[in-house]
Amino acid sequence: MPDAPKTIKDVAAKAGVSIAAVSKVLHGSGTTVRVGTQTAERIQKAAKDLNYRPNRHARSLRLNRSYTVGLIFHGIDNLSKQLFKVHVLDGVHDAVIPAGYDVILLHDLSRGPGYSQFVDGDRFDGLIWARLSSFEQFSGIVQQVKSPMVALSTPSRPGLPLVPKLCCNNRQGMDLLIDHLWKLGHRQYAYLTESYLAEMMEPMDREEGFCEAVGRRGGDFEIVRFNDAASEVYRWMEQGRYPGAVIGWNEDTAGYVLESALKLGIQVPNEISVAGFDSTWYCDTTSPRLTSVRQPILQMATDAAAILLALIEGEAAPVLERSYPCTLDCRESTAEVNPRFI
Amino acid sequence: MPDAPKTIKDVAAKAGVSIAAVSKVLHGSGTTVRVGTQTAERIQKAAKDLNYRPNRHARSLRLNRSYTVGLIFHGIDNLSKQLFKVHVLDGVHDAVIPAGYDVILLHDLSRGPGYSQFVDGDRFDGLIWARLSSFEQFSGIVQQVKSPMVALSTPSRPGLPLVPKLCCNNRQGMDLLIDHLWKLGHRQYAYLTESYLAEMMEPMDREEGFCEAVGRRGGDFEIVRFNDAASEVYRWMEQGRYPGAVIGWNEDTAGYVLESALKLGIQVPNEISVAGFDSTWYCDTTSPRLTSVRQPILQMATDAAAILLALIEGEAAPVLERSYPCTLDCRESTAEVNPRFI
DNA sequence: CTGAAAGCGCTTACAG
DNA sequence: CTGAAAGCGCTTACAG
Repeated sequence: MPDAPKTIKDVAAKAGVSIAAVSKVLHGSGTTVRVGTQTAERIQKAAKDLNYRPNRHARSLRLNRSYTVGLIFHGIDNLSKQLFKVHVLDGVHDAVIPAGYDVILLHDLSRGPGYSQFVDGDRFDGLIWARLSSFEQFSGIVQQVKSPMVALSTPSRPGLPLVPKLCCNNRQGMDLLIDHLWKLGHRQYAYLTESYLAEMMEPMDREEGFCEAVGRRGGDFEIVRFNDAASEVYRWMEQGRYPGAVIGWNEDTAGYVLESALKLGIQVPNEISVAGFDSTWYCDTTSPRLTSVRQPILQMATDAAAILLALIEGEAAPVLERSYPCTLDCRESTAEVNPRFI
Repeated sequence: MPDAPKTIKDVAAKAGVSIAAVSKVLHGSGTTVRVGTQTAERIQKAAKDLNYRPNRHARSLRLNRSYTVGLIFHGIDNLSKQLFKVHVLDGVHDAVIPAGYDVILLHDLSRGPGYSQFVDGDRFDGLIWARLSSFEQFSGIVQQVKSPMVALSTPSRPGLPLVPKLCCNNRQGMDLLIDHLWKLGHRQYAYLTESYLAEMMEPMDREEGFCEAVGRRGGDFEIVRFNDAASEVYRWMEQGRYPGAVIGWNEDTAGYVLESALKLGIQVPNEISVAGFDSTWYCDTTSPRLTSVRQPILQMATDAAAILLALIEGEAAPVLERSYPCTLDCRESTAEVNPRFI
């Protein structure tokens, strides 16, 4: 720990000017303080010589800006097992770091002690809220949060607060998948989901999309809702009441099906077809490789961050809602229906 | 955006006391301001009624604390493909969030414009630096950085700065692996690494550990150094000059070998054995499942964070260096040597 | 073109 | 037991 950090005073002293001039030259935007070219140069040099960097907290206090963006998920424990979230983090980082902002990852404590920590105006200049839960939660948040926010992976719905919303087109994605399976002859489907998702808007859309896509074609389907898919899928598979096509609400859930099938000696895709949603690289590592609907996660995250930045800078929201088409990555876990399921 | 944020003044006014009293009651630690019980209660109540939360920047400026911890890796692009780093992030989060600190992920720009952003005393209360590069870099950083730091995944070496260092025992881990392979009859080994790792201390240890473990037993080995393993491993495999046992410096690199083998029709583990290092869940998703040395990543990260927190709080460093034993996860990618390699 | 001064919201010796 | 005041390092009207 060499010397005390340099302050604006040190620079002013060294350059023989007032601290106002220094401030103006180094960051000034307004037209309030005018400085001559030579003076400016002298100040620049002094700052450089002293290796001066302005105190972050002082600026923040004065300007009421934190240069920090919050990224909020429902859960952030065990991120390593949730590639979707890590991808979002990657995308947000990409967009936000070059602009000089930090990003802080937060847990969505909505069911807990309230939103206080997000609401604090001084902590974040803006918030990216991923996968908003209920209608009520959304409205509650918007009412309380003081800084700009954008909702990621949150579908648009009539009556929702006027916050920018970005979401992949879950219905279209599901339709793509069902179309694929239907052509392979599948008429019986199961959709595996978890109970905590019941009121989240994107998972709801996805589930409804599934029901519609199968229903419209005249197929049979059931919704299987687990409290903890990781530990319960195996037992469900073991009971043997699965249909010929099993779809996980996301790729992780579909992964549990694959693992269980392997343990139980159920052949995928010969006996049953399995598919998921998201299509990160995880789907390339399963055996068999997992067929999955793909959403453009990285793009969505980057866009969300860019929009948030614009809002922070005071621009009007460029878009209020954006829907991203999904594509289908056909891998190895889906095939023609086994005759036994017809 | 309802009303302006409440300040300490509002609370003082409502409670009919001075702001000094409020400050003391809400956060005061020293014995400087004494407050009566009833006054204290009145202040507490006022603060609660107003839903007061102190301004973060003002406190930070005054106390010269940021309540933020920096986590620095060599690269943070594409985190989703680097589970090791995500695990570290998970561990640091676990330890640091409950203590009221934020964590910010940073790119190690050591080869770039200097450490200025880390050096700024006001930005972080402490730094966790993962996988420090060269000896020189380490010393340079320590000289400049003003806040406490701990070095993660950095082995201890004579002459290194007196910063707490946590590292898995790479040599012991490698020995475990080679022992396993040796017993399976393997006498010829390749170690795949990347050139940017050449001066990082942990990768160096790991590589040396490999050389020693094989050398001591009298085996043959070669070091294969890629610029970009992701794109170059396949070609190397294609040339067919691989030995019977191929070890990646980490699990990702070993994963490339597995993928390449699959494409080239090389049977693992019948024709060659493949192994890696780290042993995250990734190793359970490859086919065949990847044998790997395991390091207790989460524990190490949690410990690093706890030590850093202690340093920040002004305690003396509880340990200066800690070495964590590795274990071996034998999965499916290693087997008896193919006679052709004898 | 330039500087003196107020103030962002807090904490902490200091004086009563 | 309590409060007035200084000051953390900045920025920005305001006056010259």
